Amino acid sequence: MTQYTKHSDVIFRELRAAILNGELEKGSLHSIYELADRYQVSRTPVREAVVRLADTGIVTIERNRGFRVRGLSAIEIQNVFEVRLLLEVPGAAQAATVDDPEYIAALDGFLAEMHEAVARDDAEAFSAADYALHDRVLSAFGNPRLTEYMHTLRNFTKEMGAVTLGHTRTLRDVGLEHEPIVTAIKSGDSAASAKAMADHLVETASLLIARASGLDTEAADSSWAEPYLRRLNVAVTEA
Amino acid sequence: MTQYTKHSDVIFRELRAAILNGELEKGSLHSIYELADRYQVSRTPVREAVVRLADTGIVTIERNRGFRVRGLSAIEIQNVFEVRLLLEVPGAAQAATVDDPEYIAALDGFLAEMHEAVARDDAEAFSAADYALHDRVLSAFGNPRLTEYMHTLRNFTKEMGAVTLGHTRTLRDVGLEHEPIVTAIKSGDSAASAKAMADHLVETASLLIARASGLDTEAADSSWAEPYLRRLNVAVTEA
DNA sequence: CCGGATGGGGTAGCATGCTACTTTGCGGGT
DNA sequence: ACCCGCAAAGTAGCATGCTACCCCATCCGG
Repeated sequence: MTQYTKHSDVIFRELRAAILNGELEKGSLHSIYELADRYQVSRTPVREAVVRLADTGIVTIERNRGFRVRGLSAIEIQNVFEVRLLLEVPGAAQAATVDDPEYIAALDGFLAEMHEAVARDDAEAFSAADYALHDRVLSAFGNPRLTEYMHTLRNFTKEMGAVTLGHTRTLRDVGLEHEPIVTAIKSGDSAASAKAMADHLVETASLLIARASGLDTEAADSSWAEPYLRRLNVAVTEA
Repeated sequence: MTQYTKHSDVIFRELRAAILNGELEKGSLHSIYELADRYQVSRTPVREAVVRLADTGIVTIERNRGFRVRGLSAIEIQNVFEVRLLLEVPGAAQAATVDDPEYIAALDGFLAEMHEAVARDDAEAFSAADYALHDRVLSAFGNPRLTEYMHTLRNFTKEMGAVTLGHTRTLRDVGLEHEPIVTAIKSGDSAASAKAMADHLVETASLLIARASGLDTEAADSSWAEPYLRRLNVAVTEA
């Protein structure tokens, strides 16, 4: 009857969202009891969710004390994007070697969805299309573990990104950044594809990092990415 | 008093080991009750461990049925090593740019430990040194999230690797494969370092894959790695 | 006035009861 | 003989009791 979702999963997601958007202040200490009350469920599913969050590093459990929200510091956001660079830049290069018309069509489709979302000013739909596009690009490797891990990494910044959008970049700006990636993939130019993906990730990351540091977005710095870009044989763009 | 380890964590590790070394047959279905009885604890910590294992993809939970051991098929082992290539090959290249004497000394130290372990025929110590060496190499990026994720990936094959050692390669063989990596890092040659790491990973993976496929190790095939090596700008070695 | 013991409040972690659901096998109707 | 429904067994998942433990404040001895 009740096609119900597991409480544990719901709480896992809600908790993650609450932490990422700042509702649960970072550095703060909470108890399982407190959240069980907040979400009106028993302690068991809450505990399960917290343990899983601890596995991903977003909270730390302090025995007999509670769990502490670690949040995402600037350096941790940077770390996430560094890993994404290592995975998604080669992924984009690989995507350029695919010449299945359906694959290309799908990429164009997601791009179209992003434009539609921009027209409707629908951040939710935009995010979904953005997500799908990145997922499809990385899927060129045909490695489910890889794409699934990327999902985990993206979830860290998802809520945060949604908040940031309105402040720093318009949907249109972000949408435009995806164009060169798809263009390069379509033309089969692996190097250009890698470069475009790298630029997009570095741009996004730098703004999130600046924001997490409490800096003006004008102060966005991208020098952190240089070692990674070098190892990926991607030209370093001058600021 | 009792500096006790959490039951949940112990079971998490024991369960993972039992699955990876084949004690829990892959594809088999088990219940929380069964394992709670087996490990002489209550269902709660067992369930917690199983949920965490499900998060890493090693088992799948089937509601009101139990959980199914997914084990590691040949293709999944391959997928794990594909991700490791994407992360550790650039890692090795980066390591070659480090010119801190202590860093170099540590690498040499781990190599020495491996040799000692070979002399004592101590597989446990060998594995630990191997682990530490890879960890140290990747730490050149200074990205804790990256190194921690690598730990997760390594744990998938750790038990399996230990079993394989005696069958396919001697400790000495594996130890020797690490020499060129450290040599290249010491000489500051990023390209050679990347190549050596790639060779080592491909060799290890190919043997594990052949074994998981039930093939003779002579039939080990490494063609699966080609797209990845290409994207990493590493020369493809002819078989 | 200061330091160390001590007790109370609060917590994670484990054990266990309980419910809803899924599967399977058996029996009765056709 | 075959199918359909139904009941019984078994399970995940949630709720809740219980214990050992940690932190902190307060109190007592110096």
